[in-house]
Amino acid sequence: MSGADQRRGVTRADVARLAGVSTAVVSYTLNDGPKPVAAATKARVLEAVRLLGYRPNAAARALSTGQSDLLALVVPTVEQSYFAHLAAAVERAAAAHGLSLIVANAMPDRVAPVVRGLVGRQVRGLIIAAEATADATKEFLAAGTPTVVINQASPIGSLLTLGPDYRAGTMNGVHHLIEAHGHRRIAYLGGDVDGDERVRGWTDALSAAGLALGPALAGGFTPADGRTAMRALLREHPEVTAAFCASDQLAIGALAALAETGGRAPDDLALVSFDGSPEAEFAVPALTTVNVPIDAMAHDAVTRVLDDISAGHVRYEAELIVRRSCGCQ
Amino acid sequence: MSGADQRRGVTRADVARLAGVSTAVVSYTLNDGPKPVAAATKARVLEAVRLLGYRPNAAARALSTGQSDLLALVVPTVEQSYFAHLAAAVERAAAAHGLSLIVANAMPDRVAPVVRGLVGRQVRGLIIAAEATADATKEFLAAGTPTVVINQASPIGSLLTLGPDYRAGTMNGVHHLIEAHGHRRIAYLGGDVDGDERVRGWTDALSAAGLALGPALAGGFTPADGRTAMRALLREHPEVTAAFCASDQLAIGALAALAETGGRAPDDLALVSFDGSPEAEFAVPALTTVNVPIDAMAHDAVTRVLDDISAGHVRYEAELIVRRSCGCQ
DNA sequence: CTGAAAGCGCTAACAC
DNA sequence: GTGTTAGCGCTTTCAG
Repeated sequence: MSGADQRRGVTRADVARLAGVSTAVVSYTLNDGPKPVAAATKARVLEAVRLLGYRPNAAARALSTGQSDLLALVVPTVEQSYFAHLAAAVERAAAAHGLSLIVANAMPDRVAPVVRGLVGRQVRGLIIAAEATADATKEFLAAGTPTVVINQASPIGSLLTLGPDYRAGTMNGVHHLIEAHGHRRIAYLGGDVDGDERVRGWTDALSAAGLALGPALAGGFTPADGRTAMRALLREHPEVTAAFCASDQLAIGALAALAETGGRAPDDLALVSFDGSPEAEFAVPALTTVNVPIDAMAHDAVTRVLDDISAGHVRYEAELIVRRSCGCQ
Repeated sequence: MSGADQRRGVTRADVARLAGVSTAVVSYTLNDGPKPVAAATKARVLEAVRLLGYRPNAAARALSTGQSDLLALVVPTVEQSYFAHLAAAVERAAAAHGLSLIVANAMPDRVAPVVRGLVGRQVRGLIIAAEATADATKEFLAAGTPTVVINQASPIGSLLTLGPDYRAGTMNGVHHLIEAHGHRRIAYLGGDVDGDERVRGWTDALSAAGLALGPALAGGFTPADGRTAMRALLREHPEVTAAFCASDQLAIGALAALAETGGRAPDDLALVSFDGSPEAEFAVPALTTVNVPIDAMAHDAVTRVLDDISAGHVRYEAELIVRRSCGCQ
């Protein structure tokens, strides 16, 4: 035996027998092609399918066609709110095309092996929201699996990339802090401090206004990171009156740290953050945040991957959603 | 042609040829069995694999063995923080077994079709954190796919179920509000008001203390729902001094609504919520919350599904994490 | 419009 | 220890 499934499978042969047709006809009717089937025959087949409770075997189909109906998304951790929302958005976009989504978590050093496993699974396309390491890139290029790298500030080689305009978005936020609220000492909190386009946006906005760079405190993107950063900021840079946070979650942690000292935003420190997540609206005070159009990005990522567009970069505008943490209202 | 992949595939035959062995030996070495392979031969095969950049075809393997290395998780929406954390936890548990995770979103009316698609994909197991409708149950039972229904308060028929002790957990929380802080008018916010074991826990704790039931305001579990519920509570039930929230996210929305009126927790209204999510720690004030041991549940769900344990119920204790929103400290 | 049959790439008996 | 080979269930070409 060749390792057949214990769970007895109803196969298309059973259906064909019951319907009194050949297996080919069963395929034709189930797939609406590539050959036409007479209405009466079709009805008989469908009836047989129903009677038998037949369920097509996706693995067999994938083997035969060389394609699965699986899309894969690689993120650092779904745990982080931003990626959770991204996963939800991609899942919706995938479902709209009749595809299922595999969500894989991979920190930088695991991206290559994870991608390797995924392409072996014959996924229809790959959406990488984690770090596109050189090794990982090699994997999907070698396999020829259509791939899009997202959350990318700018093109990478000849890959298909897509992402918000981190720099301009951040500039909007910092600019608002300067022009609308008159801040002169504006810190940057979180994320990698070098290489991040948000940092560049912050730097540029400050320079354009002729202001000195406030302190930039590196860290991650989580609430815990935000708390740490804010504690340090409060301790070491009392002259700062406003801060730009690399993520909404970070800002939420920063708010918590501020509260520890009895401080409040925006009075004691004005805050603008990045992401435009739903959570931002429910922070106290509600966060003014640079919105990333996640749904549009997810939608485009999926359609592009399916169209197998192999290169280019799409940049999305990131607009400021003004709420209370910056001092407005 | 049979629909072969455009992307030229290196197959085990190529590897076998290069290594000068048979395809069976390639399988044996790659799978570590079922037959032994001489060390030298194994090395040659592995070398050939490397040279060719060979990647096993998962679909072929799945077809042959009748098993994939896919696990599926069905949730209402990954978007909701609780499910995002659950997905992350399940993904980790699955990865520990070398399996990938398909995350499918399905509202109640879509659960059955989604499950049907998943079992057709030969998933190794199914973890249902969405509503296990009768139709959906029929699907996985018919296919014989090992399934566990989680977030379940109590056993359902002869299915394998698992979940926190919603009732006892909630009782802990309400009890704390009564005993430690002397509240007498305690509301219940969010979720379905009937059928939810949390509501029963709230009712029971109040009754046990000889207190009248405070108002119970139904709704969902999101921050927006919490805001709505809290606004109504403030408007219609000024006598209430404390509230139990069905989820942490709900409590976060409730906190925002409280702040709108200039109120603060715990002074104006004490809050205890349910979930024990990481976010609870960063709310202002930090939320006292009933902890759901998500990692343990995810771990057990995965191992049980893989062991194909077909029935029974596992209940997890939900302990109170005491922070500031209840009035402590 | 329908049917027969040749694979898709891999597994695992069953020989040797 | 290694090789042969018959499937797994589906798609699709090629004949009718």
